[in-house]
Amino acid sequence: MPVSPSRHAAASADAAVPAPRRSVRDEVEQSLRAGLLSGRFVPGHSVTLRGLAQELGVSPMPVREAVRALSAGNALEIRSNGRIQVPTMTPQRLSEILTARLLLEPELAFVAAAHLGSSDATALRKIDDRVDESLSGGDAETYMRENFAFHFHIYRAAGSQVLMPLVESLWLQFAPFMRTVYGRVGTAALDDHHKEAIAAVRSRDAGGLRDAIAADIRCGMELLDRSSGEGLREAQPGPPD
Amino acid sequence: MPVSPSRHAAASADAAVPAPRRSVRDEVEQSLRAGLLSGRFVPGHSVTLRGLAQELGVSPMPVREAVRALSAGNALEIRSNGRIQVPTMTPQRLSEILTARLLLEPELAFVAAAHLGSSDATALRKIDDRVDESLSGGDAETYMRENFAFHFHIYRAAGSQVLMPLVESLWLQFAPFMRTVYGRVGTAALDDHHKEAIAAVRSRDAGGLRDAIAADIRCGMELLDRSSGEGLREAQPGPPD
DNA sequence: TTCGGGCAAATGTGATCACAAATTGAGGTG
DNA sequence: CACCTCAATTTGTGATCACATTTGCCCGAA
Repeated sequence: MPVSPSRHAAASADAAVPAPRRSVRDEVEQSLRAGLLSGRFVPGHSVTLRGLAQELGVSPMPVREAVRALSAGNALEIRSNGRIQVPTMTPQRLSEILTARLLLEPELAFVAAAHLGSSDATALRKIDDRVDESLSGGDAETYMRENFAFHFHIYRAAGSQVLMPLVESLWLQFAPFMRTVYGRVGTAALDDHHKEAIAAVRSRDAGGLRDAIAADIRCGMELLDRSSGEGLREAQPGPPD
Repeated sequence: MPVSPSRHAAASADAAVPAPRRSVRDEVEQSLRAGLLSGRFVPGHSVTLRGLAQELGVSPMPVREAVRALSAGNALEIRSNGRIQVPTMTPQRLSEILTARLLLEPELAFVAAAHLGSSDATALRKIDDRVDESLSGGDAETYMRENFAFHFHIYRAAGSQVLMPLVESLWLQFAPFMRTVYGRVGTAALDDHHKEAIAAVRSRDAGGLRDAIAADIRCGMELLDRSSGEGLREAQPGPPD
Protein backbone atom coordinates (compact mmCIF):
# COMPACT_ATOMS: atom_id res chain seq x y z
CA MET A 1 0.00 0.00 0.00
CA PRO A 2 2.59 2.53 -1.05
CA VAL A 3 1.58 6.12 -0.82
CA SER A 4 1.18 7.74 -4.17
CA PRO A 5 4.66 8.89 -5.07
CA SER A 6 3.21 11.68 -7.14
CA ARG A 7 4.51 14.78 -5.52
CA HIS A 8 3.64 16.97 -8.46
CA ALA A 9 0.25 17.99 -7.09
CA ALA A 10 -0.35 21.09 -9.13
CA ALA A 11 1.64 23.99 -10.40
CA SER A 12 -1.32 26.22 -9.65
CA ALA A 13 -3.28 25.44 -12.78
CA ASP A 14 -6.20 23.93 -10.91
CA ALA A 15 -7.37 27.01 -9.11
CA ALA A 16 -10.87 25.61 -8.94
CA VAL A 17 -9.88 22.82 -6.60
CA PRO A 18 -10.36 24.14 -3.07
CA ALA A 19 -7.83 21.77 -1.61
CA PRO A 20 -4.58 21.40 -3.52
CA ARG A 21 -3.38 19.78 -0.37
CA ARG A 22 -0.10 18.05 -0.94
CA SER A 23 1.28 16.87 2.30
CA VAL A 24 2.66 13.47 3.05
CA ARG A 25 0.83 13.43 6.33
CA ASP A 26 -2.56 13.86 4.69
CA GLU A 27 -1.82 11.10 2.23
CA VAL A 28 -0.78 8.82 5.06
CA GLU A 29 -3.91 9.66 7.01
CA GLN A 30 -6.14 9.01 4.02
CA SER A 31 -4.36 5.74 3.46
CA LEU A 32 -4.90 4.70 7.05
CA ARG A 33 -8.54 5.74 6.94
CA ALA A 34 -9.09 3.68 3.84
CA GLY A 35 -7.36 0.75 5.45
CA LEU A 36 -9.53 1.03 8.53
CA LEU A 37 -12.75 1.43 6.57
CA SER A 38 -12.08 -1.48 4.28
CA GLY A 39 -11.14 -3.71 7.15
CA ARG A 40 -7.51 -4.23 6.35
CA PHE A 41 -6.66 -3.61 9.98
CA VAL A 42 -7.53 -6.33 12.45
CA PRO A 43 -8.86 -5.28 15.86
CA GLY A 44 -6.32 -5.90 18.56
CA HIS A 45 -3.51 -6.01 16.07
CA SER A 46 -0.79 -3.59 16.97
CA VAL A 47 0.81 -1.27 14.49
CA THR A 48 4.07 0.58 14.77
CA LEU A 49 5.14 3.98 13.60
CA ARG A 50 8.24 2.74 11.88
CA GLY A 51 6.39 -0.22 10.44
CA LEU A 52 3.72 1.90 8.83
CA ALA A 53 6.32 4.38 7.68
CA GLN A 54 8.31 1.71 5.89
CA GLU A 55 5.15 0.21 4.45
CA LEU A 56 4.12 3.55 3.03
CA GLY A 57 7.59 4.55 2.00
CA VAL A 58 7.75 7.66 4.15
CA SER A 59 9.54 8.72 7.27
CA PRO A 60 7.99 8.03 10.66
CA MET A 61 7.22 11.70 11.15
CA PRO A 62 4.10 12.07 8.98
CA VAL A 63 2.87 8.73 10.25
CA ARG A 64 3.20 9.92 13.78
CA GLU A 65 0.88 12.85 13.16
CA ALA A 66 -1.59 10.84 11.14
CA VAL A 67 -1.82 8.21 13.84
CA ARG A 68 -2.25 10.92 16.42
CA ALA A 69 -5.11 12.43 14.46
CA LEU A 70 -6.86 9.09 14.07
CA SER A 71 -6.39 8.12 17.69
CA ALA A 72 -7.98 11.42 18.67
CA GLY A 73 -11.17 10.08 17.12
CA ASN A 74 -10.80 6.65 18.73
CA ALA A 75 -10.06 5.12 15.36
CA LEU A 76 -6.77 3.92 16.77
CA GLU A 77 -5.91 3.23 20.35
CA ILE A 78 -2.80 4.28 22.18
CA ARG A 79 -2.27 2.04 25.14
CA SER A 80 -0.78 3.05 28.42
CA ASN A 81 2.58 1.71 27.35
CA GLY A 82 2.45 3.90 24.28
CA ARG A 83 1.95 1.14 21.77
CA ILE A 84 -0.56 1.71 19.02
CA GLN A 85 -3.19 -0.82 18.16
CA VAL A 86 -6.46 -1.16 16.34
CA PRO A 87 -9.09 -0.88 19.07
CA THR A 88 -10.75 -4.04 20.23
CA MET A 89 -14.52 -4.19 20.40
CA THR A 90 -16.57 -4.73 23.50
CA PRO A 91 -20.31 -5.37 23.65
CA GLN A 92 -20.77 -2.07 25.42
CA ARG A 93 -18.77 -0.10 22.90
CA LEU A 94 -20.54 -1.72 19.99
CA SER A 95 -23.88 -0.96 21.51
CA GLU A 96 -22.91 2.66 21.98
CA ILE A 97 -21.68 3.00 18.44
CA LEU A 98 -24.92 1.64 17.04
CA THR A 99 -26.92 3.91 19.33
CA ALA A 100 -24.95 6.89 18.10
CA ARG A 101 -25.36 5.83 14.50
CA LEU A 102 -29.12 5.55 14.95
CA LEU A 103 -29.18 9.00 16.45
CA LEU A 104 -27.09 10.72 13.81
CA GLU A 105 -27.25 8.98 10.47
CA PRO A 106 -31.01 8.98 9.86
CA GLU A 107 -31.08 12.66 10.69
CA LEU A 108 -28.14 13.34 8.41
CA ALA A 109 -29.86 11.44 5.60
CA PHE A 110 -33.01 13.43 6.22
CA VAL A 111 -31.12 16.67 5.71
CA ALA A 112 -29.31 15.27 2.71
CA ALA A 113 -32.52 14.27 0.99
CA ALA A 114 -33.25 17.86 0.04
CA HIS A 115 -30.03 18.00 -1.96
CA LEU A 116 -30.34 14.67 -3.69
CA GLY A 117 -31.84 14.22 -7.13
CA SER A 118 -32.43 11.57 -9.72
CA SER A 119 -28.84 11.66 -10.85
CA ASP A 120 -27.83 10.73 -7.32
CA ALA A 121 -30.37 7.91 -7.38
CA THR A 122 -28.69 6.61 -10.50
CA ALA A 123 -25.25 6.89 -8.95
CA LEU A 124 -26.46 5.15 -5.81
CA ARG A 125 -27.94 2.42 -7.95
CA LYS A 126 -24.58 1.80 -9.57
CA ILE A 127 -22.84 1.69 -6.22
CA ASP A 128 -25.47 -0.66 -4.84
CA ASP A 129 -24.97 -2.98 -7.78
CA ARG A 130 -21.35 -3.31 -6.78
CA VAL A 131 -22.45 -3.82 -3.19
CA ASP A 132 -24.72 -6.69 -4.19
CA GLU A 133 -22.05 -8.14 -6.40
CA SER A 134 -19.48 -8.17 -3.63
CA LEU A 135 -22.11 -9.54 -1.24
CA SER A 136 -22.85 -12.55 -3.37
CA GLY A 137 -19.18 -12.94 -4.20
CA GLY A 138 -18.25 -12.93 -0.55
CA ASP A 139 -15.67 -10.19 -1.06
CA ALA A 140 -15.92 -8.55 2.32
CA GLU A 141 -13.32 -5.89 1.66
CA THR A 142 -14.97 -4.62 -1.49
CA TYR A 143 -18.34 -4.82 0.19
CA MET A 144 -17.19 -2.58 3.01
CA ARG A 145 -15.69 -0.07 0.64
CA GLU A 146 -18.80 0.12 -1.54
CA ASN A 147 -21.18 0.13 1.40
CA PHE A 148 -19.25 3.07 2.78
CA ALA A 149 -19.43 4.77 -0.60
CA PHE A 150 -23.18 4.24 -0.68
CA HIS A 151 -23.90 5.74 2.71
CA PHE A 152 -21.53 8.65 2.37
CA HIS A 153 -22.70 9.54 -1.09
CA ILE A 154 -25.96 10.31 0.67
CA TYR A 155 -24.48 11.92 3.75
CA ARG A 156 -22.09 14.09 1.78
CA ALA A 157 -25.03 15.75 0.05
CA ALA A 158 -26.12 17.22 3.37
CA GLY A 159 -23.10 19.51 3.15
CA SER A 160 -22.60 19.10 6.85
CA GLN A 161 -19.33 20.15 8.39
CA VAL A 162 -20.26 18.88 11.83
CA LEU A 163 -22.43 15.79 11.63
CA MET A 164 -20.42 14.24 8.82
CA PRO A 165 -17.14 14.09 10.75
CA LEU A 166 -18.96 12.61 13.71
CA VAL A 167 -20.48 9.89 11.59
CA GLU A 168 -17.19 9.28 9.88
CA SER A 169 -15.59 8.84 13.27
CA LEU A 170 -18.16 6.20 14.13
CA TRP A 171 -17.53 4.29 10.93
CA LEU A 172 -13.81 4.32 11.54
CA GLN A 173 -14.48 2.82 14.95
CA PHE A 174 -16.69 -0.08 14.00
CA ALA A 175 -15.38 -0.90 10.53
CA PRO A 176 -12.44 -3.07 11.61
CA PHE A 177 -14.72 -5.07 13.86
CA MET A 178 -17.36 -5.53 11.17
CA ARG A 179 -14.70 -6.92 8.90
CA THR A 180 -14.02 -9.71 11.35
CA VAL A 181 -17.74 -10.40 11.65
CA TYR A 182 -18.12 -10.70 7.91
CA GLY A 183 -15.12 -12.95 7.86
CA ARG A 184 -16.83 -15.26 10.30
CA VAL A 185 -20.50 -15.29 9.35
CA GLY A 186 -20.07 -14.25 5.75
CA THR A 187 -21.79 -11.42 3.98
CA ALA A 188 -24.61 -13.38 2.41
CA ALA A 189 -26.84 -13.00 5.44
CA LEU A 190 -27.01 -9.25 4.94
CA ASP A 191 -30.14 -7.74 3.55
CA ASP A 192 -29.54 -4.03 3.59
CA HIS A 193 -32.25 -1.52 2.86
CA HIS A 194 -30.42 0.21 0.05
CA LYS A 195 -33.20 -0.38 -2.42
CA GLU A 196 -35.69 1.51 -0.30
CA ALA A 197 -33.15 4.26 0.20
CA ILE A 198 -32.66 4.61 -3.54
CA ALA A 199 -36.41 4.71 -4.10
CA ALA A 200 -36.75 7.40 -1.45
CA VAL A 201 -34.02 9.45 -3.06
CA ARG A 202 -35.65 9.14 -6.45
CA SER A 203 -39.03 10.22 -5.16
CA ARG A 204 -37.46 12.91 -2.94
CA ASP A 205 -39.03 11.35 0.13
CA ALA A 206 -36.89 12.69 2.96
CA GLY A 207 -38.76 10.82 5.66
CA GLY A 208 -38.58 7.63 3.66
CA LEU A 209 -34.83 8.01 3.26
CA ARG A 210 -34.42 8.59 6.95
CA ASP A 211 -36.39 5.45 7.75
CA ALA A 212 -34.51 3.40 5.19
CA ILE A 213 -31.18 4.39 6.71
CA ALA A 214 -32.46 3.62 10.18
CA ALA A 215 -33.66 0.23 8.99
CA ASP A 216 -30.30 -0.42 7.38
CA ILE A 217 -28.50 0.27 10.63
CA ARG A 218 -30.91 -1.87 12.59
CA CYS A 219 -30.29 -4.65 10.11
CA GLY A 220 -26.63 -4.54 10.97
CA MET A 221 -27.54 -4.72 14.62
CA GLU A 222 -29.55 -7.87 14.04
CA LEU A 223 -26.68 -9.48 12.24
CA LEU A 224 -24.54 -8.81 15.27
CA ASP A 225 -27.20 -10.15 17.60
CA ARG A 226 -27.31 -13.33 15.61
CA SER A 227 -23.57 -13.78 15.83
CA SER A 228 -24.15 -12.92 19.49
CA GLY A 229 -20.95 -11.32 20.47
CA GLU A 230 -18.56 -13.77 18.92
CA GLY A 231 -15.20 -12.13 18.53
CA LEU A 232 -15.99 -9.57 21.12
CA ARG A 233 -13.39 -9.15 23.74
CA GLU A 234 -14.78 -10.08 27.09
CA ALA A 235 -15.13 -7.16 29.42
CA GLN A 236 -12.31 -7.76 31.81
CA PRO A 237 -12.75 -6.74 35.42
CA GLY A 238 -9.05 -6.04 35.63
CA PRO A 239 -7.24 -3.40 33.64
CA PRO A 240 -6.71 -4.83 30.18
CA ASP A 241 -3.94 -2.39 29.39
CA MET B 1 -1.08 30.56 29.33
CA PRO B 2 1.76 28.50 30.72
CA VAL B 3 1.12 24.83 30.90
CA SER B 4 -0.78 24.19 34.05
CA PRO B 5 1.86 23.72 36.69
CA SER B 6 -0.67 21.70 38.56
CA ARG B 7 -0.43 18.16 37.44
CA HIS B 8 -3.92 17.34 38.62
CA ALA B 9 -5.56 18.39 35.35
CA ALA B 10 -8.72 16.58 34.37
CA ALA B 11 -8.20 13.22 35.93
CA SER B 12 -9.73 12.30 39.18
CA ALA B 13 -8.45 9.94 41.77
CA ASP B 14 -5.31 9.06 39.90
CA ALA B 15 -3.92 7.05 42.73
CA ALA B 16 -4.28 3.49 41.58
CA VAL B 17 -4.88 4.24 37.93
CA PRO B 18 -2.82 1.91 35.79
CA ALA B 19 -1.79 4.73 33.52
CA PRO B 20 0.27 7.43 35.22
CA ARG B 21 0.81 8.68 31.71
CA ARG B 22 2.49 12.00 31.78
CA SER B 23 3.71 12.89 28.38
CA VAL B 24 4.36 16.44 27.39
CA ARG B 25 2.05 16.06 24.44
CA ASP B 26 -0.87 15.04 26.63
CA GLU B 27 -0.30 17.96 28.93
CA VAL B 28 -0.18 20.32 25.99
CA GLU B 29 -3.36 18.85 24.58
CA GLN B 30 -5.15 19.14 27.89
CA SER B 31 -3.98 22.70 28.20
CA LEU B 32 -5.26 23.54 24.74
CA ARG B 33 -8.58 21.83 25.44
CA ALA B 34 -8.99 23.80 28.63
CA GLY B 35 -8.14 26.98 26.79
CA LEU B 36 -10.67 26.24 24.10
CA LEU B 37 -13.41 25.27 26.54
CA SER B 38 -12.94 28.29 28.75
CA GLY B 39 -12.92 30.61 25.78
CA ARG B 40 -9.36 31.82 26.02
CA PHE B 41 -9.01 31.31 22.29
CA VAL B 42 -10.77 33.77 20.03
CA PRO B 43 -12.40 32.44 16.84
CA GLY B 44 -10.48 33.49 13.78
CA HIS B 45 -7.40 34.15 15.83
CA SER B 46 -4.44 32.29 14.46
CA VAL B 47 -2.06 30.34 16.61
CA THR B 48 1.41 29.13 15.77
CA LEU B 49 3.30 26.02 16.70
CA ARG B 50 6.33 27.85 17.93
CA GLY B 51 4.23 30.45 19.67
CA LEU B 52 2.29 27.89 21.65
CA ALA B 53 5.47 25.97 22.33
CA GLN B 54 7.19 28.97 23.81
CA GLU B 55 4.09 29.91 25.75
CA LEU B 56 3.90 26.46 27.27
CA GLY B 57 7.62 26.13 27.72
CA VAL B 58 8.01 23.07 25.54
CA SER B 59 9.45 22.31 22.17
CA PRO B 60 7.27 22.64 19.07
CA MET B 61 7.13 18.89 18.65
CA PRO B 62 4.54 17.97 21.31
CA VAL B 63 2.52 21.01 20.30
CA ARG B 64 2.49 19.81 16.73
CA GLU B 65 0.90 16.52 17.69
CA ALA B 66 -1.56 18.07 20.11
CA VAL B 67 -2.70 20.56 17.51
CA ARG B 68 -3.03 17.77 15.00
CA ALA B 69 -5.20 15.79 17.36
CA LEU B 70 -7.45 18.73 18.07
CA SER B 71 -7.76 19.72 14.45
CA ALA B 72 -8.83 16.17 13.68
CA GLY B 73 -11.93 16.90 15.73
CA ASN B 74 -12.46 20.30 14.15
CA ALA B 75 -11.51 22.01 17.38
CA LEU B 76 -8.77 23.78 15.48
CA GLU B 77 -8.65 24.55 11.81
CA ILE B 78 -5.72 24.11 9.49
CA ARG B 79 -6.10 26.39 6.53
CA SER B 80 -4.96 25.61 3.03
CA ASN B 81 -1.79 27.58 3.60
CA GLY B 82 -1.04 25.43 6.59
CA ARG B 83 -1.61 28.08 9.21
CA ILE B 84 -3.53 27.09 12.29
CA GLN B 85 -6.41 29.10 13.62
CA VAL B 86 -9.36 28.84 15.94
CA PRO B 87 -12.29 28.02 13.65
CA THR B 88 -14.68 30.78 12.82
CA MET B 89 -18.38 30.21 13.28
CA THR B 90 -20.97 30.30 10.56
CA PRO B 91 -24.75 30.24 11.02
CA GLN B 92 -24.87 26.88 9.31
CA ARG B 93 -22.15 25.37 11.44
CA LEU B 94 -23.69 26.68 14.63
CA SER B 95 -27.05 25.26 13.65
CA GLU B 96 -25.49 21.89 12.97
CA ILE B 97 -23.66 21.85 16.26
CA LEU B 98 -26.82 22.59 18.19
CA THR B 99 -28.71 19.96 16.22
CA ALA B 100 -26.05 17.41 17.05
CA ARG B 101 -26.05 18.44 20.71
CA LEU B 102 -29.81 17.99 20.88
CA LEU B 103 -29.47 14.57 19.34
CA LEU B 104 -26.69 13.32 21.59
CA GLU B 105 -26.62 15.04 24.94
CA PRO B 106 -30.17 14.34 26.16
CA GLU B 107 -29.68 10.70 25.29
CA LEU B 108 -26.34 10.63 27.05
CA ALA B 109 -27.90 12.21 30.12
CA PHE B 110 -30.67 9.65 30.01
CA VAL B 111 -28.15 6.84 30.14
CA ALA B 112 -26.16 8.60 32.82
CA ALA B 113 -29.18 9.02 35.07
CA ALA B 114 -29.07 5.36 36.07
CA HIS B 115 -25.59 5.85 37.51
CA LEU B 116 -26.23 9.11 39.33
CA GLY B 117 -27.19 9.31 42.97
CA SER B 118 -27.86 11.82 45.66
CA SER B 119 -24.16 12.43 46.18
CA ASP B 120 -23.95 13.49 42.57
CA ALA B 121 -26.91 15.79 43.07
CA THR B 122 -25.02 17.43 45.89
CA ALA B 123 -21.89 17.78 43.79
CA LEU B 124 -23.91 19.22 40.93
CA ARG B 125 -25.50 21.64 43.33
CA LYS B 126 -22.10 22.90 44.39
CA ILE B 127 -21.00 23.29 40.79
CA ASP B 128 -24.21 25.07 39.90
CA ASP B 129 -23.66 27.49 42.76
CA ARG B 130 -20.39 28.48 41.20
CA VAL B 131 -22.15 28.73 37.82
CA ASP B 132 -24.72 31.14 39.24
CA GLU B 133 -22.04 33.10 41.02
CA SER B 134 -20.03 33.58 37.85
CA LEU B 135 -23.21 34.38 35.94
CA SER B 136 -24.14 37.23 38.22
CA GLY B 137 -20.54 38.31 38.44
CA GLY B 138 -20.22 38.41 34.68
CA ASP B 139 -17.13 36.22 34.74
CA ALA B 140 -17.63 34.52 31.40
CA GLU B 141 -14.50 32.41 31.58
CA THR B 142 -15.34 30.90 34.94
CA TYR B 143 -18.93 30.43 33.85
CA MET B 144 -17.86 28.42 30.84
CA ARG B 145 -15.54 26.26 32.89
CA GLU B 146 -18.14 25.53 35.54
CA ASN B 147 -20.93 25.03 33.04
CA PHE B 148 -18.73 22.48 31.32
CA ALA B 149 -18.03 20.82 34.65
CA PHE B 150 -21.76 20.64 35.35
CA HIS B 151 -22.72 18.99 32.10
CA PHE B 152 -19.82 16.61 32.01
CA HIS B 153 -20.22 15.52 35.59
CA ILE B 154 -23.51 14.14 34.37
CA TYR B 155 -22.28 12.79 31.07
CA ARG B 156 -19.23 11.13 32.59
CA ALA B 157 -21.50 8.99 34.73
CA ALA B 158 -22.82 7.28 31.62
CA GLY B 159 -19.46 5.61 31.30
CA SER B 160 -19.65 6.04 27.57
CA GLN B 161 -16.52 5.62 25.52
CA VAL B 162 -18.22 6.63 22.30
CA LEU B 163 -20.88 9.27 22.92
CA MET B 164 -18.76 11.21 25.37
CA PRO B 165 -15.93 11.94 22.94
CA LEU B 166 -18.45 13.00 20.33
CA VAL B 167 -20.10 15.42 22.71
CA GLU B 168 -16.73 16.67 23.87
CA SER B 169 -15.82 17.35 20.28
CA LEU B 170 -18.94 19.44 19.88
CA TRP B 171 -18.18 21.49 22.98
CA LEU B 172 -14.67 22.15 21.77
CA GLN B 173 -16.15 23.44 18.54
CA PHE B 174 -18.68 25.90 19.88
CA ALA B 175 -17.01 26.99 23.09
CA PRO B 176 -14.76 29.66 21.60
CA PHE B 177 -17.70 31.18 19.77
CA MET B 178 -19.90 31.17 22.85
CA ARG B 179 -17.22 33.04 24.69
CA THR B 180 -17.49 35.89 22.20
CA VAL B 181 -21.27 35.86 22.52
CA TYR B 182 -21.07 36.15 26.29
CA GLY B 183 -18.59 38.92 25.89
CA ARG B 184 -21.08 40.82 23.77
CA VAL B 185 -24.49 40.14 25.31
CA GLY B 186 -23.29 39.28 28.78
CA THR B 187 -24.11 36.18 30.75
CA ALA B 188 -26.94 37.61 32.81
CA ALA B 189 -29.55 36.78 30.19
CA LEU B 190 -28.91 33.07 30.65
CA ASP B 191 -31.43 31.03 32.52
CA ASP B 192 -30.15 27.50 32.30
CA HIS B 193 -32.19 24.54 33.45
CA HIS B 194 -29.64 23.23 35.88
CA LYS B 195 -32.04 23.32 38.79
CA GLU B 196 -34.43 20.96 37.06
CA ALA B 197 -31.53 18.72 36.10
CA ILE B 198 -30.39 18.52 39.70
CA ALA B 199 -33.91 17.75 40.87
CA ALA B 200 -34.17 15.01 38.28
CA VAL B 201 -30.88 13.51 39.39
CA ARG B 202 -31.96 13.57 43.01
CA SER B 203 -35.26 11.86 42.26
CA ARG B 204 -33.61 9.47 39.79
CA ASP B 205 -35.91 10.65 37.03
CA ALA B 206 -34.05 9.70 33.86
CA GLY B 207 -36.66 11.14 31.53
CA GLY B 208 -36.74 14.34 33.52
CA LEU B 209 -32.98 14.68 33.31
CA ARG B 210 -33.08 14.14 29.58
CA ASP B 211 -35.70 16.82 29.18
CA ALA B 212 -33.83 19.24 31.42
CA ILE B 213 -30.68 18.87 29.36
CA ALA B 214 -32.63 19.32 26.16
CA ALA B 215 -34.23 22.46 27.57
CA ASP B 216 -30.84 23.75 28.63
CA ILE B 217 -29.49 23.36 25.12
CA ARG B 218 -32.56 24.99 23.63
CA CYS B 219 -32.07 27.86 26.02
CA GLY B 220 -28.64 28.44 24.56
CA MET B 221 -30.16 28.38 21.11
CA GLU B 222 -32.60 31.10 22.05
CA LEU B 223 -29.81 33.27 23.38
CA LEU B 224 -28.13 32.93 20.03
CA ASP B 225 -31.33 33.72 18.18
CA ARG B 226 -31.71 36.87 20.21
CA SER B 227 -28.20 38.00 19.39
CA SER B 228 -29.20 36.97 15.85
CA GLY B 229 -25.96 35.97 14.35
CA GLU B 230 -23.84 38.84 15.53
CA GLY B 231 -20.23 37.90 15.31
CA LEU B 232 -20.94 35.18 12.85
CA ARG B 233 -18.76 35.22 9.84
CA GLU B 234 -20.82 35.79 6.75
CA ALA B 235 -20.93 32.79 4.47
CA GLN B 236 -18.65 33.86 1.67
CA PRO B 237 -19.45 32.68 -1.82
CA GLY B 238 -15.78 32.71 -2.65
CA PRO B 239 -13.18 30.48 -1.03
CA PRO B 240 -12.40 32.05 2.33
CA ASP B 241 -9.04 30.36 2.56
C1' DT C 1 -1.36 59.75 0.20
C1' DT C 2 -1.54 55.37 -2.15
C1' DC C 3 -0.01 51.50 -4.48
C1' DG C 4 3.58 48.06 -5.63
C1' DG C 5 8.10 45.77 -5.05
C1' DG C 6 11.23 43.32 -2.51
C1' DC C 7 13.69 41.74 1.47
C1' DA C 8 13.72 39.72 6.21
C1' DA C 9 11.30 37.12 9.60
C1' DA C 10 8.16 33.57 10.69
C1' DT C 11 5.76 29.22 9.85
C1' DG C 12 4.56 24.38 8.86
C1' DT C 13 6.75 20.13 7.14
C1' DG C 14 9.69 16.41 7.04
C1' DA C 15 14.02 14.10 8.38
C1' DT C 16 17.28 12.52 11.64
C1' DC C 17 19.18 11.77 16.16
C1' DA C 18 19.27 10.60 21.20
C1' DC C 19 17.05 8.46 24.87
C1' DA C 20 14.16 5.85 28.14
C1' DA C 21 10.93 2.30 28.51
C1' DA C 22 9.13 -1.87 27.02
C1' DT C 23 9.21 -6.09 24.49
C1' DT C 24 11.35 -10.13 22.92
C1' DG C 25 14.11 -14.05 22.81
C1' DA C 26 17.79 -16.88 24.20
C1' DG C 27 20.07 -19.20 27.71
C1' DG C 28 20.43 -20.96 32.17
C1' DT C 29 18.46 -22.89 36.52
C1' DG C 30 15.18 -25.27 39.41
C1' DC D 1 9.57 -29.16 31.26
C1' DA D 2 8.49 -24.84 33.51
C1' DC D 3 10.22 -20.55 35.14
C1' DC D 4 13.38 -16.94 35.78
C1' DT D 5 17.25 -13.65 34.19
C1' DC D 6 19.32 -10.58 31.34
C1' DA D 7 20.89 -8.56 27.18
C1' DA D 8 19.64 -7.09 22.38
C1' DT D 9 16.13 -5.14 19.83
C1' DT D 10 12.17 -2.47 19.07
C1' DT D 11 9.20 1.38 20.00
C1' DG D 12 7.31 5.94 21.16
C1' DT D 13 8.90 10.58 22.54
C1' DG D 14 11.06 14.81 22.24
C1' DA D 15 14.59 17.90 20.29
C1' DT D 16 16.93 20.01 16.62
C1' DC D 17 17.91 21.07 11.89
C1' DA D 18 17.04 22.20 6.88
C1' DC D 19 13.94 23.90 3.62
C1' DA D 20 10.10 25.79 0.80
C1' DT D 21 6.46 28.82 1.30
C1' DT D 22 4.18 32.54 3.15
C1' DT D 23 3.51 36.52 5.74
C1' DG D 24 4.75 41.14 7.33
C1' DC D 25 6.84 45.41 6.74
C1' DC D 26 9.60 49.01 4.99
C1' DC D 27 10.88 51.70 1.29
C1' DG D 28 10.27 54.09 -2.98
C1' DA D 29 7.67 55.55 -7.09
C1' DA D 30 3.49 57.62 -9.01
